[in-house]
Amino acid sequence: MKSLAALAQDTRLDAFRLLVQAGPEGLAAGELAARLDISPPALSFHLRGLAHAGLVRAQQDGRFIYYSADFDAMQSLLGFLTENCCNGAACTPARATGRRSSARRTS
Amino acid sequence: MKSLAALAQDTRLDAFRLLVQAGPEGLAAGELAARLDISPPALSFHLRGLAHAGLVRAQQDGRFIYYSADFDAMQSLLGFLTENCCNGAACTPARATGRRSSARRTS
DNA sequence: CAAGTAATTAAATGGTTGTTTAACTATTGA
DNA sequence: TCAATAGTTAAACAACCATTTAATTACTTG
Repeated sequence: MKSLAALAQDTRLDAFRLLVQAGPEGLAAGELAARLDISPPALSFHLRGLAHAGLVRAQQDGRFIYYSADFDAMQSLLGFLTENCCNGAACTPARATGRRSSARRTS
Repeated sequence: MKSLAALAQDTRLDAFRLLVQAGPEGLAAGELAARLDISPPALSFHLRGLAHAGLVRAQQDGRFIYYSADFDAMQSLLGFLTENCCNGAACTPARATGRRSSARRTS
């Protein structure tokens, strides 16, 4: 799951959250950099990561480049986590199997 | 969100998934290492990361140490992602604001 | 076309992460 | 108590990641 790794970094997570808030219109790179208070190259670096993970899309408008969140990708990440890390919808512990051998030490 | 970073690594994600499958009983470290096919020190390293993120708990039983997934922590991670990266429950794009200035170039 | 703006790419660098090998601690059982 | 087993901790090292500065591309407007 590439998208998981992409979001596991403060700057990228913050950037993505701003894009989510911005909706389908997205935000120009410069605007994002300003809001995140990071340099343009640093932002480019992180946006590249997000784009590579399929979490954001870029659309050029004149000399601006608008980035927007890909909600489908996010939803599929959420789906993956729910299924694989939560035993399905409700994040329930799997049924107990009743194993466990010897002298239990309740330290 | 420490747990996000903790899961953003293949070995740790795999380990966590095995623990989720194992349910509340958990798995002994050695068993985990065997299933993941990694060395004990490598596993220790990653379990330490997961534990530090609150995603797993350890319980000693004789000379075995059983690790189990913390489902509450996972659920709260899921909650965070849903709220912050998806505009709430349904992962819907935010309402369009109808901005956008000049000559649209539909390249 | 020249100057200016928006953004990316390139190169260098410091910091973090993951893996390995070796040494260590703790528990069990002969 | 000694040997064996389960696991962690420590130290060394390679690989990767994020930030910076400088250079470059692309678009717009005078």
